[in-house]
Amino acid sequence: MRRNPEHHGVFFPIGSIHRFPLFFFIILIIAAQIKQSTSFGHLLSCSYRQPRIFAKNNLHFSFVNHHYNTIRTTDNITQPPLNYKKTKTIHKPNNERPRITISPEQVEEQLKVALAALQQTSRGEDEAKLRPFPSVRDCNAALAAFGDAGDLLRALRLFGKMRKAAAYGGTMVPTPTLVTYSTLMSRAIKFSKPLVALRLWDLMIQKRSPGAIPMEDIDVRAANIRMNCFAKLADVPKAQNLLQQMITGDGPDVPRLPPNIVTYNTLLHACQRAGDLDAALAVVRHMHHCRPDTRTYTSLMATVARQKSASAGRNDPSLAFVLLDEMKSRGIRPNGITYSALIDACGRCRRPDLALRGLRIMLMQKAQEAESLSKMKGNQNSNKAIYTLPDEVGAWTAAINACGKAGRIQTALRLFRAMPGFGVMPNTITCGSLTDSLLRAGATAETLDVLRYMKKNGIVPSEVMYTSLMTRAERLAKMERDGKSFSMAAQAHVVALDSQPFEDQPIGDARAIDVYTELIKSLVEGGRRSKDYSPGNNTLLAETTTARGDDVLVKVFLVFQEMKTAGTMPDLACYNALLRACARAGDLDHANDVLRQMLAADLCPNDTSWRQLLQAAAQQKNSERALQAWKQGVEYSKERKRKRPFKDEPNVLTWKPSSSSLAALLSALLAEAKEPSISSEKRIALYRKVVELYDKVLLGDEKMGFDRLDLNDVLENQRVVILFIRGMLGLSDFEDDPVRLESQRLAVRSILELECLNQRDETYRLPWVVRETLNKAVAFSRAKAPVHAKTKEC
DNA sequence: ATAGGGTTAG
Repeated sequence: MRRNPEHHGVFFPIGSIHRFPLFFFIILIIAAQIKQSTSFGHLLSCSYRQPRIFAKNNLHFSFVNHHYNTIRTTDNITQPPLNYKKTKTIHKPNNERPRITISPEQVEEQLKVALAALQQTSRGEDEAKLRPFPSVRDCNAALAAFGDAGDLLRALRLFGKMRKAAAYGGTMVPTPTLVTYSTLMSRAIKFSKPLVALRLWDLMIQKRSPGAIPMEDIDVRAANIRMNCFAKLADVPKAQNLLQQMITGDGPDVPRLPPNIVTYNTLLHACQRAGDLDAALAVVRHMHHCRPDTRTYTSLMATVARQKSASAGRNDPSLAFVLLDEMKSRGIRPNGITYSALIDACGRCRRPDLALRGLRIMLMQKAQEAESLSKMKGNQNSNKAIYTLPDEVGAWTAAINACGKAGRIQTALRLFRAMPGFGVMPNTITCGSLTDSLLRAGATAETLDVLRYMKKNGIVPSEVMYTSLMTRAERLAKMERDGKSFSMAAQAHVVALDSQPFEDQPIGDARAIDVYTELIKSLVEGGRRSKDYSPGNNTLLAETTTARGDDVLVKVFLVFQEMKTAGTMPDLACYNALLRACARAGDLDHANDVLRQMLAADLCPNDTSWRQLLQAAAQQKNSERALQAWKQGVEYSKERKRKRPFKDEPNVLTWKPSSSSLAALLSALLAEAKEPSISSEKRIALYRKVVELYDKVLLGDEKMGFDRLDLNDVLENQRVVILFIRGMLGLSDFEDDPVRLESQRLAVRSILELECLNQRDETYRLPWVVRETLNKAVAFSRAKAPVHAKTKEC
């Protein structure tokens, strides 16, 4: 696709993209960036504990390497072949008559009719009514088609009919085959429903179920699909167990199936999802007969530095660079995704300098390959297209993200503007990552630029971006309230450029993006010129201006509304962002409304969702509704349990409240208790409730769902513990009974001994309020006489 | 042309 040269005026001010000097110029820029960084030398001097994890395998693979097709460049560096495209077995156009294609819908209809007819005849009706069934192949193709379209339910319904038909038996019936199950399971995984895939597996091997597959018929591909389920679930033990079963053949799930490179790569993917580098390295050590490929190394690199704590090398991306060198030396060619994983590992370690180093290495590889390619082609210089690696955009995106999230937004922007000059166009993720970084840094003018770029290039914002916009919108408003205002001059400039009429633009996504533009603009200007929209331009905005102009919540809802209008399905994170906005505003009614919408959309609220409800109540200082929300959360899961059998329930079937959620509940109670307007009876009742909850938490009270709390987690949560202490201290002020007072004293004393209150950390000082509470608590716990006098003394 | 694996934004 050709790009409009006009764009360069806004986004690529450096110049025309096809000129070679630009290429050079960018390299210089990036080189300068890297040189600037003081910590650059660190990597070279640093060697990882296991610098050559493949050492054992190298001996073996030297034979393989011998046959590996390589190109020698002038630099005497071994290069992999440039024609990287998978050599696929090409089916020669056979002489047989072409099969008549039948659409998935037709298959569906034909199967329905044939099944109905079969059911009728089996009840003793006329056999002449029988209709022909579609072939298994056609059914499988239809399943694949529905699955690819994301309509899993439709595919599953079709599959159900196949099973029903199979129950009647007969040769003309499309009985599910291994391919049927494989097709369905792969589609379920593709749409992140690994649990559905696993249930299909159970159905597949269930004896006496119609269309079951005998265990010995299961092949490596099917086993790999099962492995992929565990990968998506980040379940390393189960994945390892499956591998073991495949090797030994004595397990309950699969027959003996020699694992292949796909099996190992999928297992490595499981390790990546779990962030378990040690497990990943162990897998590689046990890959005997399989030569690792690009994907092997890519997964490994993506596992580096995923966990924040634990053993050595965890916060250090150097292993990823070691792996890169190693794969190159073995003639395995890194691609854009490999570099993306490498660069992202640097980003995770907060090392934008190393991320840029990774990008530069990629550019060097690119230049080398381009050169050898042009030499191969000889003097055919007509090819104007810029040479790129496959999937290069991911590497740029990761680099932009690494810089942006580290606060180096100027560098991030420079990379963004430079990429087209390297023949790589930004995508939704590139733009979404960048705008999130920009908004985080308060750079609204630049954000608008990116939004305009997206509009011009037809890049549709994803649900991730909407969530980011909603989340950041609040932060921007907060910054505005705090007086950390943005450069209004810059704003005026951009806004002037952008004020084109809507009328002559196509309706659809392009129009939607204008609203976001206006939205951000209105956020920045919010409060100052609150009712300055011209109603003719946009009815949606005009309607909402009847609300208070500086109402952040309205704006967040507006983004949400716009997202739905644009046809993007909000996901759990979107709803949670919305709930968060409600919580901040203390708008419990809207929060409940959002919750209803979530449930209507068949999304399962998670801990964050429930916590937002609690926090909304806390913000309102409304203990009643906080307790009500808690109970609602605890009881919700019960309804969920017996729902449709083929819906993939999210990871949590029941709400497992986190300690932070408990903190939200407690702070709602204590917030109301502190209200001066309430009666002292009410106050006592509230403090008593907190103390009562403490006991119930310790006992794991089932009615409150406290049995699902992780007690260790609760007692390690400083905030929770402090809140409990506050409740006890509050109650002690009203307590006259010496026996009960003494037991409270005991409780406070035992809490004070908890580790989370006794950390001797020089770098972290407790907030003043916390220290004050602690001082009071210490005084109370030591006091023998009535507390009132003592505390007032202090 | 009916089935398998890698990366990046909230």
